[in-house]
Amino acid sequence: MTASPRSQTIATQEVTLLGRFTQQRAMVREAFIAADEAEGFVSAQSLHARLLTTDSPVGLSTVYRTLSALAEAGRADVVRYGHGERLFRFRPGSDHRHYLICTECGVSVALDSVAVEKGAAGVARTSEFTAVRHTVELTGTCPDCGHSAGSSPRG
Amino acid sequence: MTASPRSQTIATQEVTLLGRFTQQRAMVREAFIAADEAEGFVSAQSLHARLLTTDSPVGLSTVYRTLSALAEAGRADVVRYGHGERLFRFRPGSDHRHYLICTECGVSVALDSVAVEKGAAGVARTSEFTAVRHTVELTGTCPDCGHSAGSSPRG
DNA sequence: GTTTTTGCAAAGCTTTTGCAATCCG
DNA sequence: CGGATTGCAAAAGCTTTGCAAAAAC
Repeated sequence: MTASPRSQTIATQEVTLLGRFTQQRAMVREAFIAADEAEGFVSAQSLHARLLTTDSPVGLSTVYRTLSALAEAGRADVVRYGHGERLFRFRPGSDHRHYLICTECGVSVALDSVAVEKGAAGVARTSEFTAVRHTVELTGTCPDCGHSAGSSPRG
Repeated sequence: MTASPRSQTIATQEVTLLGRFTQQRAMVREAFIAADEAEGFVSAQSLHARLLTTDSPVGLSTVYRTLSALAEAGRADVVRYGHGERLFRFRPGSDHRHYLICTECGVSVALDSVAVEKGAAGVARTSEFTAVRHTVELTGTCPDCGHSAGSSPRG
């Protein structure tokens, strides 16, 4: 979980987009990607808690600011969960913008989003709205939780 | 804005679904429908403020509880706005579940949602998720605000 | 008369902000 | 060094809850 020199170099490419390169942002980014691979979406709070267990704790404000900056820069997808909580997920490329989230265990599946995109585009055309941004929040029960309804809740 | 005997009778049909019929729920429902026709989505707070101007003020908690109950009963659509704020809109029938909201003035347009529904259905089939519920939040700039970018912000 | 509902106030939650100390370049 | 960034703590925002009083059935 510690930032190796190599990952720092890689991180510079992306983190610098947000401003200066700092150790904290590198840590947040690394934990963010690790969380992405492990469980998909994470909240700023849980990411902060995760970072507290490392040897380089990062402040909660910094986590919030970094995640928001990443989202604004298009490097993270955001989704709402529960009452006002925001969940973030790292976005490697420029694709993948919609997810399907299991209500039971919280696992998230990235969608090709072609159908969704088409729907939104059609909506924009019909309604004459411009600059249409869409946030599609799909929730359901994943195959595992659906077959045997006794799964571990999301972390 | 006062509940007439007639509207009380009508209201009973729906409000009773939430439990007992009370004057407060009738007031909330009436103001809710009035707001729906006037400006589309409303927040619990603004609805409460609106009710305070009448001769029958209703507590904020009651507004929240009534709106949540209506949403749970399927008589209201919910959408997120800004950071954690929930906006409600009365749903007369069982259709209309998606809206396009203008970022500038807050006006909302109900969508036929056919394309969106199809997209979600396809998503559910492909991913093998079950009980897929989707909340599509589409925002953009409405024709009026798009043509002349000087419109009154939402109330 | 019993049960639900109301309403006020306080707590809850996540997120944002202010400002001095710190770190990057 | 100069300016951006951090972090703590406090504030902000909307929403929920506890409990006595009131209302509905």
